[in-house]
Amino acid sequence: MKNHQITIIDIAHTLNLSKSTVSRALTGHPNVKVKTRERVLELAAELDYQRNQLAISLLTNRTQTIGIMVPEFLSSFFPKVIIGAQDVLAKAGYNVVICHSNESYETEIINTKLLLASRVDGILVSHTKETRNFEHFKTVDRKGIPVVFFNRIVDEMSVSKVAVDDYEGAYQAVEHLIKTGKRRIAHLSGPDSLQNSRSRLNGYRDALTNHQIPIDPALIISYDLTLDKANIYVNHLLNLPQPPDALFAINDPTAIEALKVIKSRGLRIPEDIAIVGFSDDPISALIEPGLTTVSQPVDEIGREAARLLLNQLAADDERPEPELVVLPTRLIIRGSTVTGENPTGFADQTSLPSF
Amino acid sequence: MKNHQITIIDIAHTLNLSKSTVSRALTGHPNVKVKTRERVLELAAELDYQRNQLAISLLTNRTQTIGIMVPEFLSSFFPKVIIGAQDVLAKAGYNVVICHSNESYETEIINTKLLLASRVDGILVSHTKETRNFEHFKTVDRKGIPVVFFNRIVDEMSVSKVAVDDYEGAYQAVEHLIKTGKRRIAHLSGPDSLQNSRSRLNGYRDALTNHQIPIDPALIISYDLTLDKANIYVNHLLNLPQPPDALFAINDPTAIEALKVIKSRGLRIPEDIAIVGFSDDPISALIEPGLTTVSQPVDEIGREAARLLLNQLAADDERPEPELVVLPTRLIIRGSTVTGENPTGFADQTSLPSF
DNA sequence: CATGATTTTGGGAATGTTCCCAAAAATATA
DNA sequence: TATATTTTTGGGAACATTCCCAAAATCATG
Repeated sequence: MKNHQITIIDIAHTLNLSKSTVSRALTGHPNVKVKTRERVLELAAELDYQRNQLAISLLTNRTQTIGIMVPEFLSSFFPKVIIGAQDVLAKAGYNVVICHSNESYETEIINTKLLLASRVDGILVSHTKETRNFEHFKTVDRKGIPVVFFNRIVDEMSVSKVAVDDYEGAYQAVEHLIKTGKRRIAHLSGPDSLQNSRSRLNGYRDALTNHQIPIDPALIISYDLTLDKANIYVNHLLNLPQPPDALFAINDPTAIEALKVIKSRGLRIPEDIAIVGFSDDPISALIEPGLTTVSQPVDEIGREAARLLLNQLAADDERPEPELVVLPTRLIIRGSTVTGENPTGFADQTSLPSF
Repeated sequence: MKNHQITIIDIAHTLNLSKSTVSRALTGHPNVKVKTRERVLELAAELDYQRNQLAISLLTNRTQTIGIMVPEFLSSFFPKVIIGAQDVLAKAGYNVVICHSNESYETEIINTKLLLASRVDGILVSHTKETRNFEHFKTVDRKGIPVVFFNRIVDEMSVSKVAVDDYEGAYQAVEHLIKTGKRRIAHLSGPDSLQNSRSRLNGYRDALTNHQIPIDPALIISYDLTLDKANIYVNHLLNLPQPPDALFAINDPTAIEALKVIKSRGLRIPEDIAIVGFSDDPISALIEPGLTTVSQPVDEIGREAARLLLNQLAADDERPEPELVVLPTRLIIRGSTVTGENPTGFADQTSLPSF
């Protein structure tokens, strides 16, 4: 008696109807007498009846729920992606369950099983930096539940993916530094396990090579994206016998950490050392100097990933062809690489041409 | 046939057992022959069996899932709260579904129904700025599903709540401005619908009154928290015949927007006009000058809210007494109110005494 | 080798809903 | 009024699982 939720049968009993009729009335089935439907709807509203989605999902084997798993939650990137995806999915009648793996491989596996147990209809994933074995995602795929990767994508799985043109973004960033006269350009790279980290490194390399600048391995540091380590590595770079005159960082938080270190050592930005980040975090336009960065269409990444997932769900045939979407990046030039006009990022910088 | 998930019955058939025995083996019931249990577990692992949580939830009427609804997602505040809550809830064996109402009353109602339909065991809420009617939450409460409010709390409902001491935080912030010699202190306040907005306004008022500074209604502007409007109101304040010499903003994004406007008009901060925010957003330590702000224990708000919810869920008796937790705030002094040492926020400022 | 005790297994109900098919009621037609 | 047709309603099965109770199998004891 206590804590009993109103069911279709409760309504049926009080109205002297069968559960079938009540069900029909509530779902809008045509074969119900108008008067009956009214009585049912009225009582349902009065009792605050809420259909039990669990029972329906059990019956139909579809939960109308999508799981989104992200490795972290504190930078603005993933929340924005989630908002974009959620918007598209909600319009298609899907709910969203958000998991965060906290950059932990173990947690990622647990979350995957959880999503599987709660029978989500599909999963959007950006995997952790620790993930090198993708067996848990392959299991999901094998069960016929579509998986779409975004941002951090996986070469070895044949599923839909959304990425930005990391290579091109990095290439343009480094080329920009070269054109401002920099020659010893360091790269604070991400872990080798991340595909986008590798692509950005390749873009960095090729930009240098194509401009006849030798690659100095001492200037390339790959790290695990924890900011305290970034601090250490930046200091290390600055202490080199031949310190760099520019730094291309894997992402904006890293670049901002570098900027703090460099300022605290009394070096001038960009004269002594220029900095470029990646992602155009909102914070990057507010700090001083404004951070030059490679912006990516964050919201659109989420929307596109959701669309690809819906494509997989909508398809009638067994297993539709996976799609790969690569979105463009755009270099945003601010005071951390160029002096003069707009040294702070405070004024909005919508479309400065890369010179 | 296609897309069929492995069930307990599939396992039972292949092993010539009954579903009961398989169920017992999988759930760790003692009355199963060791050999049998081994056979079952082996086959389950081989087939990637995942228990169907839907069926269990339907049976037990408990989903082990908590819904968290927040009004927005882009500032760092709510993601941090969610992480805190999720940590506590996960350790207690609960899953988390995150909804964001996007500051829309309509969306909030839809989300509430959705959470009800998916039979969450409890709900953590920070309501939208539009919400003035709480009937949808009262319905949840009436159904015996515990609701806990955090950050934006509701006086008219007798449920557990977590807040910070908004009054005291605001009082200290304004008192700090007065002690630095400011006299015309403006307040860019939030909408009257939010309890914390009202408390901060009261703190502001009382601080002025207790220091024999008359309250000038022209210096108090209540707005809807959309940043473009903040821009307009700050300009309005600066254009007054007697412009303010300090500004206390309802939150850090508002304060930062104000800071941008003030800097772009060539005024000096804090000499011409000092600024104080609320929340200590990570960005506030990075901008120039660093933003003086009232910090709140964001992570702890989430953890505490989760704990209060677990208290409600754990209780055996009908309806345990609701609890109210008020967490302390702390004034963080940076360059936007004080010149001299540490004018930028770049160095970490852990415990500067308020003088 | 019976008999009783214990361990192990199987069968059915229950959870809340939808859908199909049949039954009943209402309506139309002769 | 009787029959045919349509509209409306009711009764089950199905979904995957757990739990209770009974049945079967195993074991121990005299």
